[in-house]
Amino acid sequence: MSFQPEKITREDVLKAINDIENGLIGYRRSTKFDILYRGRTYPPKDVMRQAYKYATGVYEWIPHGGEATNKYLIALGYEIIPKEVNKFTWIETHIELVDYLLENENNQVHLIDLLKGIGITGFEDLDTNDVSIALSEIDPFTFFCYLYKHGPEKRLDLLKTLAKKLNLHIPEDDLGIPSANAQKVWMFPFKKNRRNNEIQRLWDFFKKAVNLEINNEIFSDILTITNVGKIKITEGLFNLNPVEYFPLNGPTKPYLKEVLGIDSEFTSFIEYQNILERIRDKTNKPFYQLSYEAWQWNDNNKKVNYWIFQGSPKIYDAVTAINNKAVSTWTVSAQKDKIKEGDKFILWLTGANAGCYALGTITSEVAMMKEEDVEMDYYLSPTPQIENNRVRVTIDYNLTQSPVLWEMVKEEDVFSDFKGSNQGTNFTATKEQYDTFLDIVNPKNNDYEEVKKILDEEKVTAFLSILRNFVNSNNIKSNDDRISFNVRKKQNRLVFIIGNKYVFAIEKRNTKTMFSIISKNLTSEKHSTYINQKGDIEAYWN
DNA sequence: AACTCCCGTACTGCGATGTT
DNA sequence: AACATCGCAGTACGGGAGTT
Repeated sequence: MSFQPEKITREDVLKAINDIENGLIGYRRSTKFDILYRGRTYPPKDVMRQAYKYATGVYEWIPHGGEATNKYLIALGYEIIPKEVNKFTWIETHIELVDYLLENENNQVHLIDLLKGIGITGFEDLDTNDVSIALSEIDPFTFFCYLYKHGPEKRLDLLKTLAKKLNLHIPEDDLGIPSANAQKVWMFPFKKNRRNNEIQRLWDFFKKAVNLEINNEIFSDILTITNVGKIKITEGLFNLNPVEYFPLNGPTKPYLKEVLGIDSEFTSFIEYQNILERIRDKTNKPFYQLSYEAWQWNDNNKKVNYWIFQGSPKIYDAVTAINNKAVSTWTVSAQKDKIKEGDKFILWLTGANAGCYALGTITSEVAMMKEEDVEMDYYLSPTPQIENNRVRVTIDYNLTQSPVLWEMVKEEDVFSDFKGSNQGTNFTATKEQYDTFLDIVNPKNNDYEEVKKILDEEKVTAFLSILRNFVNSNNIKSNDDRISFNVRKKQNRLVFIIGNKYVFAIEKRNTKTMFSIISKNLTSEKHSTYINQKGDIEAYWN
């Protein structure tokens, strides 16, 4: 019989996946690609071999791996992903560490010594007399918490050191692993309050969790232990199996709600499992990746940040570089851990003509990299092309033809704390500051600029400076609801209004730009009057 | 509560630029 | 030419936030 892969249906593949899931057929880990289905990954060739059996009765799969096999799966609507290289490498470490922990359940002092041995502290217990004693027992969840009570770099270092010591897979990242609150590392109370086999119950729970045998009863039992919260226990479950369990914690809950539309409130293990199933219904992404994305989304990506990237025209000819589209990276020397992909920046050049010369978007995370060769051409003096912390950027608006100079904006309130022209390369900026530049470049409402162009330039400048003076000397805030600034496009008129009276106005009639002002005293022959209730003249419109 | 890290502010010194 | 001022892909340091 000839090879008939077209007979395989989507259903056959699904049955094959279920067979792997239920341990009915053996399989080997794939090398380059996986089928991604409901957050779990499966080896394409092994799945297809079994699917082919369902379709034709013959247990075989002839095509090579990679594209040759993947095309059939893609045609059937399955998602194929390349193996992530260097990402989530800690999972392998965790899997092996879980085995190691299980072997050492009765060797808890040794586990504590291991942690102490790699430089972790905080092992003081309190006995019944409130005397400080060395901790002499530990559960596996707390073991993980000790590793992850540290900051982002130290905790990975610790995991690596531990992996080396125990001969486990050496991790290269810790993406998506929840952090433990350093003030609440223990999953059990002090010895003086340990009365009910707390540590042993945690070990039993751990073993059941490894075998996916948790039920409502043992779940609610474990929650009765002091210092075990349901959030924390979901993090612990995730640590021991990041494919089957998902942490419902600070970062993930708002992410689930706002990105996937899943409400993550739960009180029992069944409800927890239901949430996990809902996540799988919504996305194929594995739990560990979701945990990482949730953390990213929360920590950074939730809101775009705005930055000033500064350069000196004495050192670097950024103007020509921008015009030649040669700017593709920028140095990051401050705010390294806050600047991130998707943020916006104001490109600020210092010197006599200090100002905003471009607006752009950051397109990579901060990383050690060299400048592109083309970028090097714009240094005014020879500069070595060394590696430093940089981000990739794109220029969205090139303002080099008409830069927004400091002179033009320094009076504005939003720029009172503007950090451009300070010494340094990267500063924080506000959305308002960025938007001000954006509005000048790309005005949403052009009426103001258009009317301004029609009016006599000198008079407009005078008008605006009088107005600014007035606003400043009377300390008028832009949100003061007694005032408004109107643009009357049809009349070519700009007006500043207080209450319901024109106070300053400038407009063009026929060919003349006219300037009007309200005053107590008569200042012009051409005028009209304002009369109060008694009929007296209160003010003049000159 | 002590420690670490990093940002933001205040400041120095000096070459570049401007003024007389 | 001599003097004055400006401004720095500067540095030093205090203090807030985070960590332990």
